[in-house]
Amino acid sequence: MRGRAAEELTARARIRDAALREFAEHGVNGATIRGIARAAGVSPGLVQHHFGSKEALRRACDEYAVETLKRTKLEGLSGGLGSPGYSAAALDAVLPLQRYLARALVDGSPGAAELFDDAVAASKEMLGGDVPGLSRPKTADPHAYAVVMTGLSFGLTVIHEHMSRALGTDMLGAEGYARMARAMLDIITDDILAPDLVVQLRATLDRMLAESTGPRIPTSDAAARKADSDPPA
Amino acid sequence: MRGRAAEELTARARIRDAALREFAEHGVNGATIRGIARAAGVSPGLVQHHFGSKEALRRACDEYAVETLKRTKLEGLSGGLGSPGYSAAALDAVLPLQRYLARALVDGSPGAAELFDDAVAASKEMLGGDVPGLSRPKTADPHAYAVVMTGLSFGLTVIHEHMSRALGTDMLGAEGYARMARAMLDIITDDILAPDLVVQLRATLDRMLAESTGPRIPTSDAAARKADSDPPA
DNA sequence: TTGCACATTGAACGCTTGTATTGGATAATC
DNA sequence: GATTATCCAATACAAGCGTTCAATGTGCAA
Repeated sequence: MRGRAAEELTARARIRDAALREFAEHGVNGATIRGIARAAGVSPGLVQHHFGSKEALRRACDEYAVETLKRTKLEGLSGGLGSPGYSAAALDAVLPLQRYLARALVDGSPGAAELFDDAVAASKEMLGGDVPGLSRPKTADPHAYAVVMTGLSFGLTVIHEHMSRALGTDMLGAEGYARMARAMLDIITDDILAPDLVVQLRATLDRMLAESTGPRIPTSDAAARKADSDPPA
Repeated sequence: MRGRAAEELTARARIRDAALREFAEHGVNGATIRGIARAAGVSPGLVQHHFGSKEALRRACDEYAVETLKRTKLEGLSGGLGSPGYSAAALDAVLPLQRYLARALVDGSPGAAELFDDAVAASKEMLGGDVPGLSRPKTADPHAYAVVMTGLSFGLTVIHEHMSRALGTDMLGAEGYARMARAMLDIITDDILAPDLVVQLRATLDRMLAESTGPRIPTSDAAARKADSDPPA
């Protein structure tokens, strides 16, 4: 049962892998059981036999992707975009799952949403805690800070197709990933915005927030207090 | 023909608007002509009559969205996330289109890809030119810099559903948008990464790039030269 | 060998889809 | 006022979908 060669997997696993690929490429609605069966080299009936229904197959893919990604993230460094913890081997294993996740995030899968929320919580904890090399961000809205931080990372993955096209390299590969991470590092590190423009923008946004929300999400302290009162995990 | 009230549009426009909504919500494959017709309050046959086929309807939505978004972007400030040029009125008009675009980016529409590439070119031009308040970024790979910059913005829009859930506010609304933009501003402005960590990360990424690409995308100068040789528009 | 449980297949069914067609209502034109 | 064009609804139909099911192949215990 263990140590099988990559091409001698059980039919169930082959179907799951094919489904991950087909779901990632065509979306949940676009992928068909017949197409998945063809990609897995089995008959459509066998897919039904092993997973019962298309929705159950999707759930199985979801659970597998979530579990594997969580485990891989734990094994590597828990850092964000520029983490050196991605060994090439782990990257290969995770790659198809990330493609699937990218689609699932848009197609509305529960697993993808869970993964996103977990990442927000992890980001929040990391930003709030004392991580070496990371200073606590100065922000009036730590929650939004963590959400945006996570969203930036996930969002890039979701549009990896366009990123790859514009970059000329597959973003979900070692080279493209490194190139993107370095640019990301440049963006975070450099201060491209002039200080006076920053204060002007911030004033505009604060005014927008004051206008649209009334007392709900005030400009400075209350927002921070509210975010701090949220459960950190 | 002109000055019609919002609810007295021609049937063709009503169908198009409904299609934009349905495509945005269920994806291109998930949306059905019957569903679009129901949403527009017309018969399915009328959709066929006006647009010929589902694919043609999609193309019409694409063109309309691209043209309207381009025009709106031109009217407002050509800036990125924190631009104060988004008046509330323009925002309302653009909102459904952005939802559609978010889906179209993943479903693989030509218009969305065009919009993305245009944004990359615009970002590149802006970063390379002399925009007041914007300093030219210090990066070895200006092209990747512009691509990532654009991808960050587009990616956030694509996962707006998850952003809104995590934020507790609709991201594609005035309040959520402002809250997100402010957090984005905090992220770009603050230097959360310690300088020594930055150089370490950069060294790791440079090594990854040197390993994976060989002489194609070197660490420093050649990449910059290559990117500069690309057409700026 | 026999019996049995499981893996696997391929055909069939019901349903929804996109599309084509027919026909009627309404308004403009002569 | 008849005719024509345009707008619209309803129906019909072929294709593809997820799903079901009976039949066949396969490996293991008795």
